[in-house]
Amino acid sequence: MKLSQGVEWGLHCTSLLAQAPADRPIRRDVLAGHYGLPDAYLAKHLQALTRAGVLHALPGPRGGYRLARSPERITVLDVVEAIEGSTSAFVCQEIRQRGTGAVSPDQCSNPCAIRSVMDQADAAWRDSLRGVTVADLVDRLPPGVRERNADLLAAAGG
Amino acid sequence: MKLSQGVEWGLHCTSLLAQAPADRPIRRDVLAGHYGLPDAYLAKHLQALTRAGVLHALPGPRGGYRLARSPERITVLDVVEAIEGSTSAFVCQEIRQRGTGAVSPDQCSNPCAIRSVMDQADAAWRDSLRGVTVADLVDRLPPGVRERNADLLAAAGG
DNA sequence: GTACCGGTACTCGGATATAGTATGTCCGAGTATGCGTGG
DNA sequence: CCACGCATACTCGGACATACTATATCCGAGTACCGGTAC
Repeated sequence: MKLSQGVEWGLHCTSLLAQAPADRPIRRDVLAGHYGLPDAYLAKHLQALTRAGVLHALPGPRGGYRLARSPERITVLDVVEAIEGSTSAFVCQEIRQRGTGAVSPDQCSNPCAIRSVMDQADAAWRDSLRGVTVADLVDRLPPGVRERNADLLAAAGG
Repeated sequence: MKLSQGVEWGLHCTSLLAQAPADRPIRRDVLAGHYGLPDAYLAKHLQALTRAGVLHALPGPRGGYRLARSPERITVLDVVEAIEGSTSAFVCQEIRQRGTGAVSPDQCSNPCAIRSVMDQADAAWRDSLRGVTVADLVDRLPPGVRERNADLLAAAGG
């Protein structure tokens, strides 16, 4: 049930990348150092974000990561699903069709009520995350932080 | 991120208990047999439900499990939280206060935007589950199933 | 002076160990029953 | 005949192995840059 910590890492790194000039890739070790994270492991999650089309990775000198599109068009859900996967948290194993109380398959054309309820809750969760963008996250930063981050990124990229 | 399969087991067993006479405890092996589950492991989850006050366990001969209160007063969320725990799926590790980009603690009196968003989504998920009761689940069973279950439970208890 | 070419240093990407949690199983603690016994 | 006490069988509860996934790390593939060289 617990979400991977990579979700938090991914959201922070994505919103940090949104605070850098769009044409300036940020190296992975800069991102890791900014938040005190192990960059070798951070690589795995950034890689997932890249595969999902949220980030764009640029190899070689002057390489690094940048957002694949504008922060207004990246939702929190995009980041979460890139790292955690888009499959529902609840997986129905159809135990109603097993054991002595097994229900005949032709009575199971509709998904069972339990599955429906869990799927509906899952949809509510995803809808909530879909309603917030990375740009919103940046807007909600305490005053002064955005400017300081821009300076730090510029210094690191120097 | 994936929910334990025990959630499905717990919900099915709880709704099945709601279909039995309230004064008739159902043995664990009957529940396990009804759904084809390993009763030794099912014990663990039923135990969690008992500790959470959803079920009531009765030891000794003629013992078993029964609902601790009427099905109308048991929400799906009660069952889920009993098994999965009531802690939020997202745990904020406050990485914004670590690394070279560390934000000063006095600027962190408010929870960070990321945490707020995740907590809000979690609340939406829980609200959705809180809105459905075990009685609702029983009502949504296919026609005939409820009667058949009652018969099976009566035969097993006999 | 300019264009081409090769070496080099730097970046990310995937394959590889380790730890923590979910899964699965077992035996012991506790209780109502049923029988035997005494009044 | 009735009440009491005890042995018994049956139930759940918590301690003990195992499997899988999340965590953490390393080295190799690929790319842009920079200098040297030929024209």
